[in-house]
This record gives sequence, C-alpha cells and structure tokens, in this order.
Amino acid sequence: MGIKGPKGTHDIIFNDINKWHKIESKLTELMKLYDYSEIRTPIFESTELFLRGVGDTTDIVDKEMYTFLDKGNRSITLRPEGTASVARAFIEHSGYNEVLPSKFYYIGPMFRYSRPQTGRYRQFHQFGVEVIGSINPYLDGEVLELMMNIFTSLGINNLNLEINSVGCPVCRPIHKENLKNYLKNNYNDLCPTCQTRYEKNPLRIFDCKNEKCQEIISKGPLITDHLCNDCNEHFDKVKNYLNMTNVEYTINKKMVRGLDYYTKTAFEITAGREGAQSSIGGGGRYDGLIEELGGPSLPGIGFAIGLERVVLTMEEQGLFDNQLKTKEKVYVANVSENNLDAAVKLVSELRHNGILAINDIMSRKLKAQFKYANKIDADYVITVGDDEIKNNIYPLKNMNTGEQIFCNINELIINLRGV
RNA sequence: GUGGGUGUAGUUCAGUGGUAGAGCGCUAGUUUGUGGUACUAGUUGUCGUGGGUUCAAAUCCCAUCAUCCACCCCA
Repeated sequence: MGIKGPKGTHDIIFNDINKWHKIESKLTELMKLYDYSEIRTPIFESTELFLRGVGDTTDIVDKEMYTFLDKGNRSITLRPEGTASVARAFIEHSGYNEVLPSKFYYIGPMFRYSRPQTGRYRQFHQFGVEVIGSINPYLDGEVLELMMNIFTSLGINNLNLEINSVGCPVCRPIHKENLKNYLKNNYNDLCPTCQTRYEKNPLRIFDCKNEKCQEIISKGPLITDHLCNDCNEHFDKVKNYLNMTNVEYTINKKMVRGLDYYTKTAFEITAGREGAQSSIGGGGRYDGLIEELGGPSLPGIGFAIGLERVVLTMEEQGLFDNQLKTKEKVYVANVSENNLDAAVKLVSELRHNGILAINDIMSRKLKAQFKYANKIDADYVITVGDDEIKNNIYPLKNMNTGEQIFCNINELIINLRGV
C-alpha cells in the first residue's frame, strides 16, 4: 500500500480545499472589519512555554504533547494551542511598548497526541483571536460577539454559547478551599480521577461525567455564587454587552475549562452535533498569563475555534452545496495535433487578458476534449483548427446553453473579459 | 490511556473453505471537426501484514499494523 500519512493526520485535497478556502476567506474578511492583525508564530516552541503557559496539571500538557529533543538537546514541543505562543511573541517583541490593546488573530496547525476519532486529529487546525492589554468587560463582549459573528456568517445553525465566570486570584482560591472542604466528606465516593483532581485541581470535578461525582458536585458550592465584587461586576457587564448586541447565550455555572490560565470570563460553543466533539470553539480571559510568562502584568482574552469541526458541522448542515465558482472557465480545443501550437498561443493570450483558460495536455481527440471540458465544468469552449487560423474566425461555444457564436481573437477577448 | 467495530480495484462494497467480483469512477470506441444521455470495450488487486490450521484460506485461528467509533480530554 506504500507510505501513508501518519496516524491522526489528514490531507486536505481535491474538492475539500474549496471548503477550507471558503471558511478562510470569510475569516480574514471579518478580521478586517474588527481590525485584528494576523500573527504567525512557529509551530514548535520550547517545551517550557507550554508547561508554564498552559499549565502542568492540564491533560494537554500532561499526556498530549508532541515533545522531543532537537539535535542541540533542547526540549521542543509542537504547539498544542495558540495562546501561549502569541503571549510569548508579544512579550518577546515588547508589544507592551506599542499601542494597546494588541489585537491578533492566527490560523494554523496545532498538535495533540491523542487517539483520533471524528472531529479529532493529532494535527488539526485552529483559528484564534487574542487581545492583550485591556481589562474592560466590553472587550469580552466584543470578542464573544466576534466569535458568534464568525459562525453565523458562515451560515452555521443550532449555535449554543455557554458562558461562565471562573473567578480571579482573589476569589478563586477561597472558592477552591470551600469546595475542598465540602468534598472532604465525600472523598471516598469520588471516582479515582476525581480523587486526584481533588488534590491538583478540584474545579475540574465539575467536568466529570461520572453520575456519582455529578451528584456530589451538584450540591457543592459554585464559583459563580461566590465571586468577588470585581468579578461579579465584570460578568454583569459582559452579559450586558451580549444583550445589547443580540448575542444569545446561556450561563453554565458548572463550566470550568481545561486550561489553567483562564480567569473571569470563560466560554464554550457547540453547534448542534450530537454527543462527541460537539464543541467547535472556546476561550476565555487570561489576566495572569502575560505576567506568568515573564511579561508585565497585562490582561488578555481570546478564543480558538477548531476548523475541522467547523468543516464537519458545515457539511452536516449542508452549507457547502452551492459553491459559487469565482471565475468562468474557458477551454481551448485543438482539432488536431497540428493546431496545438495555435491553441497554446491563444490560451496564453487569453490568460494575459485576465481570462481563465486551459488547453489539452493529454493529446485527446476533439470529441474527448469536449468531454473533458464538460467534466471540468468549463463554461466556454473555443475550437482551433486550420480554417479558424486561416480566417481568424473562431467558434465560441457556451457549454451551459449549447449556443455557439463566431468571432475573431479580439472579439473573443472582449466577449470573455466581461464574464 | 480504556473499550468496541472494520481492513478485498481509484472509491463504495459483495464474496463465510474450492478459478478474484459488482456498481460508481477513470480511459478509449460507437467512421467524416463539438460535451452532458445511451451502448460497447478496457483499466487497476501481493483480498492490510506476518504466522498457524487444512489437500485447499479473502473466508477459520493467533499476532501485528492501520482505520473508524465511543470513553477520557478538548477545538
């Protein structure tokens, strides 16, 4: 069978690339409207960046990183997410000395070592946005509204935005202690993973699917009910922004997110897919991250969306069906091998006049060339033969209507330029 | 990392112990320089890989790899 792509990777090839182009062009179009600029960071970084940035109690760092030593014995990791790299680049290039806030977007491959399944790959692609330098809750609102605008602009239905506040360094430690005190009595009834969570990161017990754990945790204290004044006000203003801009959302008081750096606003979005991998985007505020990575104390917020999942969702919702062709296609057929040179010259001339034109490169007979033109969805066929060359009169056939008109080369160009 | 399903032509799959198959696709042809339909012909396989059982294995058994699905986690 020859060599196959490594486990968990996939090729975007043939018709599929058009789906990606459609999404990507919509993304860049929207980024211009919101005035975000692209940032391109390396796909590998020092392992330490993710240990400190993402957090070493997270599953991503714990068991999903592609880490290796390079030839200089440096520990390198293929990026599992984008935020840490953006933060690192921002600090490294003293973004804090530039006008704030910094508004970035990125798009590119991410890498996580886990068992592949629907909507999940080892190399997958994320689009993400990061804004650094503003603590204003209306920024949270803007970022959320932007994310929803992306999905709705792509035509995606059944969107469900869930938001929550996970507190800040003032209120979260207190809540953590409360939670631990509450859970102490039920410790033995927790599942084994939650028992370790109890020690390392008790908030994540909210994520457990185990019924018993859910029953226990559902009676426990919720962070949202014990936020400090600052966090409470912040959360209220975020909700206000969403209400003003008609963004629908639900509050999920149990949502905690898998990355350690989140503070205050956290959110996640699904798009109606049943069960597995329904999440197509998520993010939150990370007010401590820049400082944690050695920069000044600057707040930040961002989100990432999983492009494979967007493609999947759009396929399921039938959003790729009537893709508009961007350009009309002209096929120049040659009656015999003798006319090939003339066809090539004509094609070249058409192309230099901004017309999409192609000619036979498979030595097909005339009839087969027409079949081919049909298969590749050509809109027009020009036939080049001895008589045409001699008289400078070429048949121009409209492949959709079947009509054929005759004109000279200049008229061909004039006719085709307009289409 | 845990559990389950599936590996046969480019693709979707049939074949359950006895000569390797079908649809779709692709290529060509159906006389003279014009496509979509129809008809005809052709095309690609170490039946995932390695071992075992058997006179005989695509078929049964074991292993392995790949892939898909679910859990975990996330996008």
